[in-house]
Amino acid sequence: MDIKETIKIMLKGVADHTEVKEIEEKLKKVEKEGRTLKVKLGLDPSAPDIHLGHAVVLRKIKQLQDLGHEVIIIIGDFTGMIGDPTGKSKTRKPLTREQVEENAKTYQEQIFKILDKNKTTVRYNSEWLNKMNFREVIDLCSKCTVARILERDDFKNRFEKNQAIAVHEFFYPLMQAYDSVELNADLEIGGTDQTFNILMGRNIQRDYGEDPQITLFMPLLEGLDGIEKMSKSLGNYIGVFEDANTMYAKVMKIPDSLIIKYYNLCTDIHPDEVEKIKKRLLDGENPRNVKMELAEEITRLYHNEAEAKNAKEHFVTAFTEQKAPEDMPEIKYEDGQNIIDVILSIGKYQSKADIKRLFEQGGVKINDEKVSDYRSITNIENGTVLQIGKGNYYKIVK
RNA sequence: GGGUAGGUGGCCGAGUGGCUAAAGGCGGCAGACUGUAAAUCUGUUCUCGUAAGGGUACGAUGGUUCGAAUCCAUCCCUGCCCA
Repeated sequence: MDIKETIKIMLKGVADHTEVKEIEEKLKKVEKEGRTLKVKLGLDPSAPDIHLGHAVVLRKIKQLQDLGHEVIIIIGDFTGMIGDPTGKSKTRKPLTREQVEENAKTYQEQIFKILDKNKTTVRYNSEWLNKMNFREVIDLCSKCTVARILERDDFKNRFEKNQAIAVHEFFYPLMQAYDSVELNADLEIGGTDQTFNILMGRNIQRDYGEDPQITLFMPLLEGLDGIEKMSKSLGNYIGVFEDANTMYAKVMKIPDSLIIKYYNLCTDIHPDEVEKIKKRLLDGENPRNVKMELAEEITRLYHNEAEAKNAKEHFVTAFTEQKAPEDMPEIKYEDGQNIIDVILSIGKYQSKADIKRLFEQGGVKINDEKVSDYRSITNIENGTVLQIGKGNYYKIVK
């Protein structure tokens, strides 16, 4: 494959990267050696639900894979037990062995929703990190100064704010860097939040006599709130495993200002097409329409054409027209059962008090009628439509 | 090791014996308005209970007291200064 073309595809949508000249050299070198790039992606198995934020990097990996390069996924099972301090204002709780293993397993299943399983190698970094003896650890530590580690934003902030940093947290970047040494990686990819860790890989590789990896940094994707990075713990995420209706509705919740960014990072729409869409927005088209197309496109990527169409219809009915859609989740009801218990069984609501509040505040409709006194509900007929909050419809089944 | 300041609900932060399930803010949820969103306004925000009321909860464990987030003791954890 032509090097220029490779670089063009490689750099599409990235936030930052190694100088093009160095990338060129790396590609030439690899070609000369008669092989392809060894692409490394490290994943921290602390959040076993892959969402569109993770998918940004995975999509880029997929593109490289399609160009024929070798992809190695590192499951950070060892590092996961320490907890990446990235973006954290506090020392993270380490995961237990069991949690890490469980998460790692789920992770793998999810990754292959995007990546090509046959062209991907999966490794666990405990493979080598577990075996290191203290001498080797000391050796690794000697390659990096405290000042360098403290350069890192999160450490610096915490240090300046007089917040605790435990020594073991310093090891995280070093361990991630050592992964690159172990693999002799040619390219590491990650979000911009991984800048420090990934660049550390270059330094450490050099110290261990390897040719430093080139780097690609993908922009971070803001979540539904439009401000914070998409993350499971903040609850502002769109999971790739969510059902089509939920996915569609969630995309519709993103702020208008993120529409183009989502087109760029979450879809495979050609940049020229994205430009056209941008123009439509500038020309004053209702962002809702554009967002609906976006929602359909994203839903299609993770489900299929038909499901995406259905999701759209579902959305129009449930939200725009405020009517009960055709396909509602069913909930079982037995005569005499308390409605609160029934709703609690959906699992979406916190507690009974929480549900009672919803009733009291007029958030619950039964057959399109607001019911504020849940005690008045004595008998529920088969097929009754229950609406809780905006757009959440359920069908009562006996 | 010595000194000193701290540890409060998802987060920040007030509270120094009863009026405290704990001010205020953020965030979340619901309602109005909308375009689905934002902005704005209103309500709400530990849990069990129809309610009355109960159960948990202010780092941990004991204690003082009719009564403790608040006082005492011991311990754990964190910041800062000194060594």
